[in-house]
Amino acid sequence: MLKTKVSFAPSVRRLPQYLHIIRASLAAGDTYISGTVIAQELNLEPIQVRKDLAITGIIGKPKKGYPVPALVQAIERYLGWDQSHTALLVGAGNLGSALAGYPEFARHGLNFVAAFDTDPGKIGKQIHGVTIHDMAKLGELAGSLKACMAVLAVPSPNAQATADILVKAGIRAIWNFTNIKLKVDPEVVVQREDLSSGFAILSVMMNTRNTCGTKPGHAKED
Amino acid sequence: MLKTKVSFAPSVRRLPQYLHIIRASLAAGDTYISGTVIAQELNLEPIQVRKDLAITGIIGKPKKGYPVPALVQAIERYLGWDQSHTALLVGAGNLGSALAGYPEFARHGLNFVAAFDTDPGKIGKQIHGVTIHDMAKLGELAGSLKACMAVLAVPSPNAQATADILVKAGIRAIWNFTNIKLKVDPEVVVQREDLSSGFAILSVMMNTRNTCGTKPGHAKED
DNA sequence: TAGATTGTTAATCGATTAACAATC
DNA sequence: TAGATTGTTAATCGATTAACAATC
Repeated sequence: MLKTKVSFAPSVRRLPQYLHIIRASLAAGDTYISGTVIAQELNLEPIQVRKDLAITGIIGKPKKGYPVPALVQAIERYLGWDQSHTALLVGAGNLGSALAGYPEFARHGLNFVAAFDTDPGKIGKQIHGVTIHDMAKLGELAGSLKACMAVLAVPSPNAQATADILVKAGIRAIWNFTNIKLKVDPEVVVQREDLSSGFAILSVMMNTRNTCGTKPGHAKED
Repeated sequence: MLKTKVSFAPSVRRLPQYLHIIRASLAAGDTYISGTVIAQELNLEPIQVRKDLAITGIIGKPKKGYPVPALVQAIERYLGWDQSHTALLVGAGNLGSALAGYPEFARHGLNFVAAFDTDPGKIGKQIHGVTIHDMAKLGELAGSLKACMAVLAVPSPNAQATADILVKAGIRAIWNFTNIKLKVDPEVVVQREDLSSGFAILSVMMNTRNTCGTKPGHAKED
């Protein structure tokens, strides 16, 4: 896997949050929204919002702010959320189902064309309008479906083997929800979503501030 | 919400990944593991692994590495994963069910004592051994259950109102899976898990490298 | 012993924040 | 006009990486 670090990764991660607020502003009929307002809403510094928005190419007006419809478009375009991407759902368990059914992703161009699972009880059924196929047929079907990306939500022990099949079938982007660091062809883009890392942050915050005081005197740092 | 930024947040986020590898090493019967090996496995710099592990207080041996069982303990202790935390699952949809059933979280001390949902078809049933209660009873039950934290996986429009109830009921830590920035008492610790941000990174990587070439000539940066 | 690996101290890199002139 | 807000340029801050002596 190539070191495809996104330049400005922290900024890119904040853009969806801005988008959410700006869309609400659009729905409310506003024509302009200022970085100051967005910052207030998200507890950020106004300068940070302005810097982040600048990478999308949007140009604001002093005193007024940013034109709302153009700003929505600029963010969506920068993120590539203005175009559709066909995707496979690989692993149709609870997590996979939740992702496939998340309406926000559909709005961001994530278009599931097929799902795969090993559970015979699921094969043939549908989740959120997507048919579940036998995982054994992943290899042969993936190619003909012409999907470019896959959401990987299988049990961790199967992650690497499944990824291998996906790559062999021509998948070029994997959104990886397993806790396995995948070893794939350098051409393939992988984004790993590590839920444990978020829980680690929460745990340390709880520890530090003795939020759920079970461990007396363990509060480290200040 | 207080600005409870975890010092060393990036390091803390990597610790669970290390832990995963080190546990495998423990299971394999190794007595020592070097930072070099861990780094190789995760495609990181050895110096970064050493720096990260240092914050847990572990002390390694030159030439050998870190004592495996002590290292596992040190990380778990630093993260607070060596103790149990009673938690409420609020919102028993697909995502909530996935989280409650994720065995890794149970191993990290996340102990669900009750779930809540508005769906009458779910109330009274169980998911992963946890009884689902009527969301309307959240306020009265939360207090008596003495849970200290809550996993919030309700539809976004209900997020703030539900959080208010939780805080009023004494919950002091919220793991927030909605895309709403919660406004809560400064005492309360909130960790927001934003799936869209990960998808934004993946999208930009795909764009940049023309992975799923739909937009000719849009590859920005190099 | 020789050499791999640690932990420390310093250098680099990138992201955030500050300052401020430009402007609608 | 007056003042809020932008975009730019510079300063600060923190995280990553490099260098290297210590050591088992």
